[in-house]
Amino acid sequence: MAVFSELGLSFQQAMALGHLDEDEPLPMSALAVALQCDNSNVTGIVDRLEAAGLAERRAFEGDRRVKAVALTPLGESVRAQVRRRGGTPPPEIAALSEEDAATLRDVLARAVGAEGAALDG
Amino acid sequence: MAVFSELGLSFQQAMALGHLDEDEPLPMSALAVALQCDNSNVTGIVDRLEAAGLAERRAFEGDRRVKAVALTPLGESVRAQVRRRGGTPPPEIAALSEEDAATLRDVLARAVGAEGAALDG
DNA sequence: CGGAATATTTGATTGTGTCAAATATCTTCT
DNA sequence: AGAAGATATTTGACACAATCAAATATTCCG
Repeated sequence: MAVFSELGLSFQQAMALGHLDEDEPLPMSALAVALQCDNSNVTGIVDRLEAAGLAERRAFEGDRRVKAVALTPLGESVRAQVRRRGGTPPPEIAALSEEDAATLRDVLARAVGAEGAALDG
Repeated sequence: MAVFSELGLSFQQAMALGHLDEDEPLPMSALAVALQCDNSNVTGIVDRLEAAGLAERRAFEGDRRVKAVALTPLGESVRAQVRRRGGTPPPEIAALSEEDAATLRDVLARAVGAEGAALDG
């Protein structure tokens, strides 16, 4: 999480970034579902991403009520950094033997499935 | 975490409660260390616990600069509830087989040691 | 005594959470 | 078509917690 703030991002902003893309605008409400938070919350998060020049609101074809969010080129590059640097697990976990790590992945995969792939998508 | 809010507590308030006691007042700064947050932050957290009648500031013998926090009887009883109900793991974890659960405990114990005992203290 | 260190509080600012209400647009029904 | 209801987003008010700098009170050292 300290990794994110080095990039000037809050945790939620980094999570949002992880769900966004330059070419596939995502509706605000879809982002709210992804982030598991209130719609009115996404408004603020996207406001800040937009103010930072990382994302932009676009019109959504077919329904003028919805606004879709897409990354700017700058946003894409920051997202790449987040993925690169944010992929480092905390030291306690990183210190596990490869065998323990495999076991942990295994058990957690059984518990929560493939949902941990949010930032890898 | 929803468990806490049923009891009218925020996450940090519940954590603080877990480190406090009726008979052993804990200095504010010690609580800050335990919660891994800034001293000035503890002020607010304890303010709210105090406003809720769960804790109280006491003088600290031997150093009039420090204020120590102790639970009220009400605070003790709420802490007991937190421990009882907060002990329930999220459903994904609870659904693991006893074997998987044991493996998970094992690997995590190797990773983070006995630090998870904060609420059990 | 005087000055440095320490414990706590205060104040300003930020980000996020909740909830209710406002607005704009879509859909459906008659 | 027109009215009624559903849906998407925003706004506003409020609460909580995080950071940081500055203020205050007390202790400790020389």
